[in-house]
Amino acid sequence: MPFTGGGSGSGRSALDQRRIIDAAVRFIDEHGLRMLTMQRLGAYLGVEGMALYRHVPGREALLDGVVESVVDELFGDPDVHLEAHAGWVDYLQRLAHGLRRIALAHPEVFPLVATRPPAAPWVRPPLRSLRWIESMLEVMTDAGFSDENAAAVYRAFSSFLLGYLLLEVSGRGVETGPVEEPDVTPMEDLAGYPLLQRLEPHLSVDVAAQDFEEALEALLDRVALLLPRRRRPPRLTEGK
Amino acid sequence: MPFTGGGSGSGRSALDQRRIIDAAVRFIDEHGLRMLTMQRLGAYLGVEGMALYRHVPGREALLDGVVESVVDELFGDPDVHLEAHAGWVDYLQRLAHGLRRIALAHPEVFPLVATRPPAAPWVRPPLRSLRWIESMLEVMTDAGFSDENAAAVYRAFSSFLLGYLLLEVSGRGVETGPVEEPDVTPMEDLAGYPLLQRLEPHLSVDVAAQDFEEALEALLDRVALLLPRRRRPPRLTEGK
DNA sequence: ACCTGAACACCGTTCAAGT
DNA sequence: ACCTGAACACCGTTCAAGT
Repeated sequence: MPFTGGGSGSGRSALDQRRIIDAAVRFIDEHGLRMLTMQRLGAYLGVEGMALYRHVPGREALLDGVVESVVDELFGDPDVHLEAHAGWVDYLQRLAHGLRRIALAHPEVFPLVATRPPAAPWVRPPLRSLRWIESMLEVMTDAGFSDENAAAVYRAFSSFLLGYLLLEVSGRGVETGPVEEPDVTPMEDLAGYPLLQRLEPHLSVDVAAQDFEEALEALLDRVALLLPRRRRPPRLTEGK
Repeated sequence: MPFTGGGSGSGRSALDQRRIIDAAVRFIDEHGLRMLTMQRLGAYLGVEGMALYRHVPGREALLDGVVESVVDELFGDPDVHLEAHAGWVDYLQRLAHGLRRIALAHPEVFPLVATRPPAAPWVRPPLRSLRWIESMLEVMTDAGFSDENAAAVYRAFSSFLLGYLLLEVSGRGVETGPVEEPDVTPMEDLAGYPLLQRLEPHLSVDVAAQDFEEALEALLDRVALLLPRRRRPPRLTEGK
């Protein structure tokens, strides 16, 4: 029975929605999304699997809860602390770095964030916490961005984070387990791509952190141009 | 039996890998990824489902084939025609527009492109056709970019396309079918987000095409700065 | 050579029954 | 009130059997 052992120190006490979602996040972190099954998650919690349906509408809703929960970690991150920001540039930088930390902390969960169907059908759903979006729109409009530009910034910023972090996170977790992830048989042959071979060291090198800083700064510069008739805000000293 | 009727004019003749992958792409376009099942795909091809295993290693490998096939549509697109490009800027613009057309033509397939596990473990796998990556690296190095910068451009460009197109494509296909997509019960309430409500018209407005042009141009400007000691290439006239 | 029937181990989900 | 056993309809996959 390889999927037991839910909480480190937590009591073996009653199930509820919070505990189930938290367990699902830890389960995915440990075993990967493809291993998450209602019955296995039940076993992980010391319970029989169908018991979960008493607290959660079903598997799809559970996954939505997982995404929401992980994205909402932002609001508990002391290095983010969005309420006490020093201007919109600082706010967006904290947000970006906080979300990057989350993506790196939950690399198996993050692709789920990108691909779940939308919660509110009319809001393009990238980094899906409505709380997160609301907070960002508030800061941007308070900073003087028009409603239209605030929405445009939201789209640009979240598509940047989505693409960048998805790219960075994929290809991690190579050593997830002993023989798990059963090595899908590829249908194509990898030979015959000389430049891929020659540039291999540059493609696999891990310059992700620096790439991220540079791309983020370029985006913020671009956003600043939307602000009506003000000098570009002074460049901040490097965030942590 | 709602999942029959494979090819418009194609003969009902022998199965092979190509025909199966093409059918899978069309099936996903029509019914969505979540409906794709070996047995339903079999029925779609007028065959019994287990028959597919004679030509395809399994479901996972089939999905890899679907991704590869869709991304490789680029090489058949006459508006792309990457072999006859006029410099790297033109090449990247054609590539970007071609990939956007593909994403919009196969909105149900595109998220798969973003989330399949890597083919070659050392190449960060965004827009996964190795043929595509090889071609791009060749153009960039021929244009004078160092190996290191060519790899950096590949990462920046593909993460841009990944994030942007994933965002644009999600939230399409609302009317996929009559009562399909059984309206997952959300666990949270949508009320209490005043700015989301106020900016709703700006968030749902479809300015995607123009956004895309602007973000692409900004990225290309940024890439041009990597090219050693040359003036920025002249701005091209608006691509189609 | 290629497809099918039957079978296996496993899914998500429901619900009457236990405690 | 909360969990379990049994059941249902459906998965992916294998393989001996049909044609």
